[in-house]
Amino acid sequence: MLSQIAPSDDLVFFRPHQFLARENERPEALYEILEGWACRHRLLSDGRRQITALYLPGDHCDAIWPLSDVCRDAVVTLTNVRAVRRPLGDIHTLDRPKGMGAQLAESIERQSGWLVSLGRKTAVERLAHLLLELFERMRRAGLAYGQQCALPLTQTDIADATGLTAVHVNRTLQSMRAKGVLEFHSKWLRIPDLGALRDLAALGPHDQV
Amino acid sequence: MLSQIAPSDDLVFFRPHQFLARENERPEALYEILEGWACRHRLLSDGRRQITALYLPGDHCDAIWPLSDVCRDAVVTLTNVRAVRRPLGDIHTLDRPKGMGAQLAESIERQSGWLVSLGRKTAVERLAHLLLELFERMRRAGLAYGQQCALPLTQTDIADATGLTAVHVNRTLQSMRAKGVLEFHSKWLRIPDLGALRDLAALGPHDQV
DNA sequence: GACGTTTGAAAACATATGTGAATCCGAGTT
DNA sequence: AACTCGGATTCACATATGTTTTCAAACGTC
Repeated sequence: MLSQIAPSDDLVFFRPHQFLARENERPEALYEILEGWACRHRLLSDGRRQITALYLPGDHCDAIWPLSDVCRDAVVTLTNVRAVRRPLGDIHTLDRPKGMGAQLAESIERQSGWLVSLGRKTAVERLAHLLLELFERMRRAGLAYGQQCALPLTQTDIADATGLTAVHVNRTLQSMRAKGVLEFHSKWLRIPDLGALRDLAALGPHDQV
Repeated sequence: MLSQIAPSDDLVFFRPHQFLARENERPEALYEILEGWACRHRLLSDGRRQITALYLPGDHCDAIWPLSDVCRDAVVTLTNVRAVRRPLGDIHTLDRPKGMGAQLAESIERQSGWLVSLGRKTAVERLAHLLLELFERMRRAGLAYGQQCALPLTQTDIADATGLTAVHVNRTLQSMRAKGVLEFHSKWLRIPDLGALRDLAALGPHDQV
């Protein structure tokens, strides 16, 4: 799973809310997350915030960089993070880490899915979609246990990812809990019935999460 | 501007609402639009529709394909379209059309901008953002005349791109017209004051449109 | 173990945007 | 000129979601 380590690579640690990249600066390194979560986001001048991607263990922050000269979005850790740091010069000139092309494609497709979610889905559908996606990604990373996984996001983070307010995320999660389609407390998610949640997410039969 | 034409390339024509690619099928060709507009979109089972990208003259539909085996989104023409068709086999094995890497990067960044728009912006901000973006792209393609350009979208198309309803798009455009920040009728857009519209769009100083 | 800070929960209220239906208008077509 | 037909417009009304505030529980830190 982990890409090969080159001599110039470094094992690095971050605390929550540290920047891996700042808006409108040239990215100088690519990080492969080993442990912890991070996100890509943009801020509007009045403080409104939209998370544009979430990074879980195994993900590259940001796979898109090798294509671009300047970061449009900032990348920030959400938890403690342990990662491999690869200077970007190498990325441009040398081989890319294995599997990064696939990860780039996945990340782009996921972004389309988020566009549909933010543009056309209700609060319940957005939350079902996001939580399902995160659970599936954790499962593929080998970090799910049965129907449960860690989910170290605050309700504010979830709101900023789904385009809702924290208050409404709280309301909606409550009602979903009441209906028994999910359990979520102290950063731990349990999905009793994957199929039921999938229906709530308004996903097509072919939609990858 | 136009990429080089190879022997296997074809000049092709489409009428409005024809498919360049269908959901969940393998794309077999890449199209470079010479004239006309197209879009990428997804449909939910109940008919809700979200446009995930717009293609103007000079754009490749879809620059993302070479990365991916299956189309997640359908690509549909919005007007009459004249395009160059390039079989995708060539794309994978041969050189990519010049400038496509840059176009891919641009397209990905634009998608982040749309996420912010759909997730966090008001109707006025979304419309200002979209119209500004389209005007700028038309200008860069050499298709703007002074402060005007063609904009062959219906209000329903605009609604499906901005995540609003057609009725609300209409309402909001009216109010913007009344304020004098734009003129838009019979598929023709005029922006008297770029700066004013940019302010309305809630774009940061560095945001590319 | 006490403190301050962050997060989750709740309630009352405000509003931007959606819904459904009718009408109007302009461009083609016969 | 009379007919269509898709799109634009308008209206009255509904509601999902946002706003503001308050409080309590959980958490990290010294």
